[in-house]
Amino acid sequence: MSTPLVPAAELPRPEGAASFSPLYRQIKSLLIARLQAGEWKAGEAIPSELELAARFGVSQGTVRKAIDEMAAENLLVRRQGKGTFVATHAEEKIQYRFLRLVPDEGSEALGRQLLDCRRQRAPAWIAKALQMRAGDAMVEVRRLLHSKGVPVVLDDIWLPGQLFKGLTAERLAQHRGPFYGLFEAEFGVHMIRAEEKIRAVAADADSAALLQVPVGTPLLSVERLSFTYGDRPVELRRGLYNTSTHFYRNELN
Amino acid sequence: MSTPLVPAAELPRPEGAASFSPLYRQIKSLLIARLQAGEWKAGEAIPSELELAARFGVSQGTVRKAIDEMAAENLLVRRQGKGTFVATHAEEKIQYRFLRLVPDEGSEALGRQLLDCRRQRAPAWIAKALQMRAGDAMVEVRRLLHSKGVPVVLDDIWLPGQLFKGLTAERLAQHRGPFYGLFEAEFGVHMIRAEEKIRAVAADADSAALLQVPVGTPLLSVERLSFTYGDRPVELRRGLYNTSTHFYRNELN
DNA sequence: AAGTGGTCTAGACCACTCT
DNA sequence: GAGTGGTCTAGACCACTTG
Repeated sequence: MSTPLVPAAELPRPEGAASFSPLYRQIKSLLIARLQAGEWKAGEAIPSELELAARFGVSQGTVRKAIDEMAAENLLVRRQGKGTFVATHAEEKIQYRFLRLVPDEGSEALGRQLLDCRRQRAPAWIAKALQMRAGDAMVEVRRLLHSKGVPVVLDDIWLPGQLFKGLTAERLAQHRGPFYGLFEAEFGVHMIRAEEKIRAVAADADSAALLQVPVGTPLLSVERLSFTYGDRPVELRRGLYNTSTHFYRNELN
Repeated sequence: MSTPLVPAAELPRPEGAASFSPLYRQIKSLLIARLQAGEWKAGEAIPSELELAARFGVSQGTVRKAIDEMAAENLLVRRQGKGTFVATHAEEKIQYRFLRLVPDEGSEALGRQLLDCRRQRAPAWIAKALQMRAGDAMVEVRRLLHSKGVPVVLDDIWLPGQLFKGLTAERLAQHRGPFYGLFEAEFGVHMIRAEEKIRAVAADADSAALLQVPVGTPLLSVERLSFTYGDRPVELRRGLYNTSTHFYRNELN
């Protein structure tokens, strides 16, 4: 181990320096680094608390606290009696973890229709959001989500070409379940957090046609930037939601 | 104490009954009940962990875990060296805790303009949301929020008349800071959680005039139901946001 | 210096899952 | 029964705030 673990109390504290991390946070960082390195894949179990405690030379309680935080951040999932597992978007049976769209009535699953998938050069504004250089390779995906046959969401998705090398329309079309499950399994990219900017906009000719609404219809514009470990942005997405039969649900705390 | 605390292990477990709470959750419930009873007011300190532990006859660690959860839910705020305090909307200097509206540029404070405040009888749909009976007393408030002199948000707010007895236009107009601060201080009503339903809608004549936009302009409709302790709904609010210079920011985890 | 929350330990025992 | 996470305890010491 290149960076030996030390209790916060024994850490050097230069005058005016930023405060140092307690032990459990150091362990959390080590665990995140291992997740990032792909040591354990999505859905797999990580070692038990006792084993990790022994490995790191700390008490079980300290490991517990590290894992507690990671579970609270949805990086890990604890299952009593079974173990602790790497969180995944693939098995969320209820719904897509990041999709806040709810039907006014009922709860039917959404149908998907892939419209387009091609590799492009990133324009400046996308490159900036994804922390790439303008002109870098980028994958662009366009798709529709249907509810009872009626189009409800038009998504444009932009991904760094670098990370998603073998991504093709066929691959996307074959796949069942959320894209994020595919991204984890095929490309080792875990979406762990996202920021959304939401606005009301008027449907333009293009989106109106695809969503089968009159031009000018108010639509919810949801611009999502998704992050993987280490706060690295790895997906930009703009969804246009027809909110005549669905709404965006949010919880405030 | 009418309900003696017992470790989960010693609790009776009738066949097929719901699982019982661990000790720290029982303590959490007791603390919430005391908050609800107004034993400590918003912004005040609650007793120290050691004192609570002694009072409840448990270890400090158990009290800590109860408080940890409550802090995570924004019911309490811990301050090292000082104590643990009842969370409040009054002193949030940065911004209104439940308002997710962010300007595209800059970060100016929002100006407020009270349009109306009157007591009414609750129509059925509001009564239902607030778990009252149709026709029960209700306070209706209408106001605008401005950014740099331009109206950005039109809010309609409905409150149970029962809980907000002395609420008048004058009282609201005098008050500085978020309404929720006033509600805490004057009426002992703490908003601790809220659910929002968000849609894109077209401005009607009324709202278009007040927001100074053309009729038909896409607006963000934000319907918020706020809850106090014990998941009791105590406020319904519908905001219409002009998102031409601002957006609704959300974080997904 | 005293009092508060924050970290860390060690150990006991419980609840759940799988074999 | 063995192994996992979950609860609870008791005690030591640290970090921060206030008098």
